Amino acid sequence: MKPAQDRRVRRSRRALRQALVDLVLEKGFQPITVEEITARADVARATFYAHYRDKDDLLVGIVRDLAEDRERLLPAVVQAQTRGFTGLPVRYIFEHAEQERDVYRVILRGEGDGRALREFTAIICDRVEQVFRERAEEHGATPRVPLDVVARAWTGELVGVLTWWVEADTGYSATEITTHLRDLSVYGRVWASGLAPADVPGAFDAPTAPVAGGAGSRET
Amino acid sequence: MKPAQDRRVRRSRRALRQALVDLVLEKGFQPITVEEITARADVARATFYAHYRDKDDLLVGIVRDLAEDRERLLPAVVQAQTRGFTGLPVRYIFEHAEQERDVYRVILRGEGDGRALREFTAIICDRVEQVFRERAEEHGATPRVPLDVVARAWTGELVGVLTWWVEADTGYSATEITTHLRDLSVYGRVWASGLAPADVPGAFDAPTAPVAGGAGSRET
DNA sequence: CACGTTAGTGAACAGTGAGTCTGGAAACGT
DNA sequence: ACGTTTCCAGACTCACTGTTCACTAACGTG
Repeated sequence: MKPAQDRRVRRSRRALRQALVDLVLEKGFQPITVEEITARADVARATFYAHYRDKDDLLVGIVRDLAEDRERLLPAVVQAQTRGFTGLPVRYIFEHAEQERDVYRVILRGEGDGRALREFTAIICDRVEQVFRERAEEHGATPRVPLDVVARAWTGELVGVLTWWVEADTGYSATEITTHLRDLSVYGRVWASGLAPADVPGAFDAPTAPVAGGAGSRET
Repeated sequence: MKPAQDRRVRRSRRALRQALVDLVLEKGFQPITVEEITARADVARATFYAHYRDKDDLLVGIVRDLAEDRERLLPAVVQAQTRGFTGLPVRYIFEHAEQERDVYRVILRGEGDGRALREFTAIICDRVEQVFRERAEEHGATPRVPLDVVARAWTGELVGVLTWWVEADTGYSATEITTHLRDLSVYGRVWASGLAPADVPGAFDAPTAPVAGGAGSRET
């Protein structure tokens, strides 16, 4: 399903996808009918079924398109920038989300049956964990918190902030948000909120020992 | 809609909610019909519409029930435990999720039209931000990262990890997960993964500048 | 425990959207 | 200019939705 040489096919699919994105932003995914989509796309209803099984199938197609687009442009960006504080080009993701804001909104809202969002999250989480492992190995570091937990946490943070950022008018630029996330990553939430560890109940203990029972505690 | 004195009402609603949860875990939300729900609940179809507008309405009802339940039991827990490292009884949330695992799964999967999950997230996020503000004020601290960003990030982290935890068999207990999240909060992700700040591109600047001046902007 | 009230029942109803199928017209790549 | 592929318009079945109604059963209360 990649070449799609015929111009008519390209036209029809593009129109249908755009129509769905528009409609979702207008009224949410669920109440949309196939007929509405085809009407908006100016395409016969029978044509829809020639390309997609149903609404959800169309949505999944959109997610894949987006991921493809992101991956396609990525190598060039990675050349130009450093790989970033977690090894993922975080700022690039925010910039991409800025460009394709409508599509990101549709996905991050969890429209449809939720598959789209789950797939999106999974793509990010897998890469994050992989990068954390590589980097830990590279520096011979012993994780103090299991890396699967770290990866999930960081993915949740990224997706959560991204969702909020594309949805609300936060007033922060992509660069600002990225900087904040970097600070949170490196220095922790307590520092970020302006407190000292001693201000926080439960934080009196020295940092817990490394998971695998390695080196002792470090300065905070 | 809170007292529901009549026993018949309680019975019907409980049966319907339980039926929906079961069915969602079996086959996902979308393909479920109202008739299936009522059949499973052993209730007439007309009765369903006497209580709920549609499937989604029923799902939202479940979310509210859950939040109510959580809040109801909370005060007792707060007496017994410290308020936790972010002011929210994080461990209690994980314990509650352990008890009500099925319901948490249904919600966190983002089933339905997504309202359920959005509402769940919103409830948490509001409280988190409120707590952060209170605590900052209490200690006269100046946030180094805007508190709305911190709140979103922490909520995303919590919800992300919670989702993973109730879904997969992670092998971590509620207490362990809570400890890890505390460490991440207090000491940051870089420390948690066993690295030193100097190992991480973009983390060379000392963390000094408060929000107003913008933290040192560095490439990511 | 008998009362009036309220909820549940089962069946029927019209309406809507899903998904499939047709033959003929139009656009395509070569 | 040609054979092939896609698009179109409409018709059709079917399943599910959401509402209604008269009847019956269960309820809380005094």
